[in-house]
Order: sequence, then C-alpha cells, then structure tokens
Amino acid sequence: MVSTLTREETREAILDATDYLLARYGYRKMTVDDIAQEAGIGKGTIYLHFASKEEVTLSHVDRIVERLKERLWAIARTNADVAIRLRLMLVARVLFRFDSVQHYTQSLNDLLAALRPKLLARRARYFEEEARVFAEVLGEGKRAGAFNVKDALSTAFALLHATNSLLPYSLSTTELGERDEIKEKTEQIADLILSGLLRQRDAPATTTTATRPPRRRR
Amino acid sequence: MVSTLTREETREAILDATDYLLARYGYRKMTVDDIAQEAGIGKGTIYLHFASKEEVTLSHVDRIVERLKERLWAIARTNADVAIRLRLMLVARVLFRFDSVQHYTQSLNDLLAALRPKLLARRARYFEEEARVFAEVLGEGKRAGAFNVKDALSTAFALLHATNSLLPYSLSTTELGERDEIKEKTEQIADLILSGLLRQRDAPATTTTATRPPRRRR
DNA sequence: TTATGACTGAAAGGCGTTTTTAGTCATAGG
DNA sequence: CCTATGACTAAAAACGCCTTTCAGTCATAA
Repeated sequence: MVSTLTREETREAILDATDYLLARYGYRKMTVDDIAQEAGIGKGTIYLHFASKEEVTLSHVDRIVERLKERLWAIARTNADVAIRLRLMLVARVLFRFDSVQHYTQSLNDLLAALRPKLLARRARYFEEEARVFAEVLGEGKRAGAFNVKDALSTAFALLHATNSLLPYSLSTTELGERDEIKEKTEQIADLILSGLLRQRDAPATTTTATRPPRRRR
Repeated sequence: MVSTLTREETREAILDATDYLLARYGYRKMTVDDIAQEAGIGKGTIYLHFASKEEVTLSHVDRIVERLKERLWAIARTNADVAIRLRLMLVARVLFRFDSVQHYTQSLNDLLAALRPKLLARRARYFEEEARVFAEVLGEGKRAGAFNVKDALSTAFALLHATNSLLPYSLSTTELGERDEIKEKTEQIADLILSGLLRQRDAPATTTTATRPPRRRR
C-alpha cells in the first residue's frame, strides 16, 4: 500500500508520535511498535527514516531545540531596542526549557538515564547554535554603538552560561521551582549583565531601559 | 578500652576515614565496617556520633562546604580592591568545586544516586551560606561607593547563579572540561558582571581594574 | 559511662528461566 | 521495480528464588 503522506510528513508523524509517547510513557516504556501504531504506519517504515529507536528520540530532541531557535530568532528580528531584545531572548530561552521539562516531567529522568552520553555529545552543538542567535543581536548592538562588546560570540557564550544554571537540564539535578520565580531570577541576572554591556552614556537607567530609535533587521 | 581521642577528634577521624573511602570506593561500596576499621574504632562508636551511614556522609559533605566557605572568607578579608576580591572569590569557588569533583570522580555518581534527595535538600542552604560571604563584600563595596548595588544579598545570589552552570555539581550532568578552560570562562563571566556593578566613574578600565586605596575589614 | 563487635532483619546480589522488544528481511502491494 | 509491512530472531530485560551482605542494635566489657 502506498502511503498518502510525503516522506517529510511521515517523518514528522513519527516525531509527533514520539513526542506524545515520550511524554506519556518515558523512553524505556515507549516501544517502537507503539510509535508505529501511534503514527499509523508499519514498524519497518520507521527504519526507512531512522537508524534506531535512539536516533528517533535524538531527532525529536533536535526538533525541540530547532523550535527554541525559531522562537529566539522571532524575538531577535523584532525592532525593539537591542538590550530589550536580549533580555527577552534570555527569558524566553529559560522559560522554553522550563516548559519543556514540565511537559516531559516523568520521561526526563528516563531519557537521561538511557541517552545521557549521546545527549551530552549534542549539548555543545545546541549551546553553540543558540549562542549564534544571541551573538547576532550583540553584534548589531555593537555596530550601533549601544553595546560595549569586544567579541560578540564569546560574550554570547558568557551570557548563556550566566543563565544556564537556572534552566533545568534534568530533573535529577535541578528540582524546578515556580515558573514565575525562575523568570524573575533570569530577569535579574539579565539586568545585571546588560547594565555592564551598555555603554556609559546609556547607563543611568538601570532596569527599564527605554526603547531606542528602532533599527530594522533583515 | 577508653579512647585516647576527644569526642571531637573521633568525629573528625570518622569523617577523614569517610573522605578516604568515599573517594576510593564510592558510597555504595563503602561499608560502615570499613569506616570503623579505617578510623581505628569500633563500629558501634560511629553510631554514638552519627545517626546513620547517610548522616556520616552528609556531615562529610557539610565539612567540605565549610572548608569552601573558609577559603572564601580568607579572600574576602583581604585588603584588595572589592572588585578584585569578588572576582577571586568567584574563581576560587568554581575551582574548589572542580577540584572536589576531580577528587571524588568515581564516587560522585554513586553518591548522587544514593543521596540525591537529601543533597538537594541541603543545596539551598549551601548556596545561601556562600551567598552571604559574597554579600558581605558586595555590601562593603556599596558602602565605599565603588559598587552600584541595591540589595547586596540578592545581587550575590545572581552572581553565584551566573557562574553556577560552570561548576560541576554532578558528573552525570556536566562532563567537566579542562581546569584552565573553566577558570577562564569564570573570569570572563565575572568581568562581564563586575563591569556592570562598577559605578560609572570607575567604568573605563574594563578587565584589569587597578587596586584601589585599601580598606581593611574585620 | 563509654566502647565494642556478635547478632539480626531487611535489602542487595547472583542466577537460571521466561518474556519482551529492537532491528531484520522475505514478501505483498502498488 | 520500489516502498511498506509485520512475522521472525537474537539479545536484552523482567521475573522468581535463593544466598550473601550489611546497616543498625544491644548485651557485655572495660
């Protein structure tokens, strides 16, 4: 029987099924047969798209990070003041992770237990990809003379590191508190750092830096 | 047989033995009999000092944090410029943790697997105690007019959070890189934040803030 | 009054058997 | 001829049962 779906659609259907089952049963209890059934395809078909159950799951994680990046870009492309954009991006990043963890609560420990080495191997890549979005905005602020930044990319890394301890990579390490509390802390750190980045002439205003003459990007 | 050691010395001997055995065998493989033998006392004696094997181990962790606090205080009491002290303290804190993890490499996963809930319960306390030392220095900088700080304690929390993702709480989450690399990143973050804390009149100098007229503490 | 180590119940560690499941591949369908 | 499928298989996980280990106790010794 020829499927009515395109190759890409089938792939997405598999990942959607994975998302549902992972959140519901966790990695260990989710079987490849389950995925096939949930996606409404044969088991063998999954192996035409992915090399293994591991690969399916890792691709699913990749997709999540991809969506985070899209959200960050959406903010980065705004015409708000660069400082405000950065602040919003930092908060969005932390809250996105928070919500993800919330969504996969039960399954996260399970997932980490099974795929920790593979996930660690990818973490550096994720981190770098996210940092690039931040670097873009930092670079823009630098060129506009708003930011006192030497190397945009390494400053971006420092920025992400600074808020990283707030985002719960794993329930096992970080028991997550209230969403609002995490948001507040992120904002606090963001302000602390941003006040250092802002050039002196802008500095007086501490927290609520006013919107500056907009510069359109892209 | 009456021991030749004071109560306090016995307690320390037990913790020393724990330190040795934990680093060598890890939590699960370390038996209470081992501890007694290593400390040169009877098994029952351990239960005159601690309620359980767990308690022994947690007290051992407490002692490590206590030592970190002492090291932080040692720097805090220096008469160097407040900004430099803060920078040194941040680096010292991260490297202290790094070295601890290095020392207990094998045992850490084991320890976390067994005592994670209990350790998480204490983490907030540890964090707060360390923050107090930082707040002390921040407060001093504020009074001296060097720092632009509202609430010293909450700024201290933000500072610690900002470098927290660099310190390997658990090998399971964070594969640790090179010591030098971690040191460098910490310094970078510290500088980023400190440049925001420094009052405008001081700001021009970015990285190597010169030593200021010393103010003795304590 | 303090220290000890033999003792005990509960939990961890084998281990052989049964069940589950990831991944394959011969076959069916278009 | 090319894609999708699900029965099949080898490997791993789960289970049940027995043995050993060990945290914590307590009667006795110093």
